[in-house]
Amino acid sequence: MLAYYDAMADVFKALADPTRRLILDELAERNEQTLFEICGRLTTRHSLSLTRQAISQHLEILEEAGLVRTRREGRYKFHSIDTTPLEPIMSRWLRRTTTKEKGVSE
Amino acid sequence: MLAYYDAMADVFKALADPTRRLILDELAERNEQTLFEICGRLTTRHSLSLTRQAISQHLEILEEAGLVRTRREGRYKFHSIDTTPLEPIMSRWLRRTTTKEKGVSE
DNA sequence: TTGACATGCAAGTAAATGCTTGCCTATTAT
DNA sequence: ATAATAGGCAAGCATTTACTTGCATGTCAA
Repeated sequence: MLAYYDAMADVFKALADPTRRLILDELAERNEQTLFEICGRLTTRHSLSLTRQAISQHLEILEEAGLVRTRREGRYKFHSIDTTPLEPIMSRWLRRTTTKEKGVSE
Repeated sequence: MLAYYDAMADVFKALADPTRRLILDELAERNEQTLFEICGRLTTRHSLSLTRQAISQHLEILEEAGLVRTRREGRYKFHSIDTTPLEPIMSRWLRRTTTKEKGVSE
């Protein structure tokens, strides 16, 4: 049905879910967290009761979108936020026409 | 299940759909378009074949998110883009900790 | 090696989402 | 008044999405 390609599709889809935005909030505050750490902090600090697998799936989506980077170390996997995919969002819809006509009427 | 409130939820949901992002692209290029004009341009310029109602529903979602503003004039309703709800997106996840530790390893 | 811990894989389910179809209202032109 | 135009409302359907449950893999300590 869609005959075009949108490079930012994964990023927008990843940001669409409130739990994933919460995860990004957590990582923005402290990077290098494991899956269990993230689960714990979401539960205790945000009263969010989700299974480990649910969080794991969210992290996978965030990682595919490039918003989360991971580093493996033994049996641990550390997650960190990467905000670079967010940068093109703003510039995409910044006015290409004159600023003068920004107001809707007149 | 979600015990918190996210003020930007509507904006992110609105941006999650590729057709709605295309509509914003169109309005960023030319404001003050009617529903029929938007339908026409999506069809001719983007090979997107959706019904008028589908586009109308997308515009409603965009308007509720504050990303589109409308002005009624007789039987016409003109749509324009409003990028102000996008601004908090960037600042939300900008590092609150030191910039030094942005790299994942070391 | 055995058990505990951290994570991964996959099928199933309930709810949300995008889209269509059909009908209705309001404004303008003839 | 009548018809055409621009838009609105709402039910129905198919796909997607988030989440759970159950089991499997890999790493580390005793």
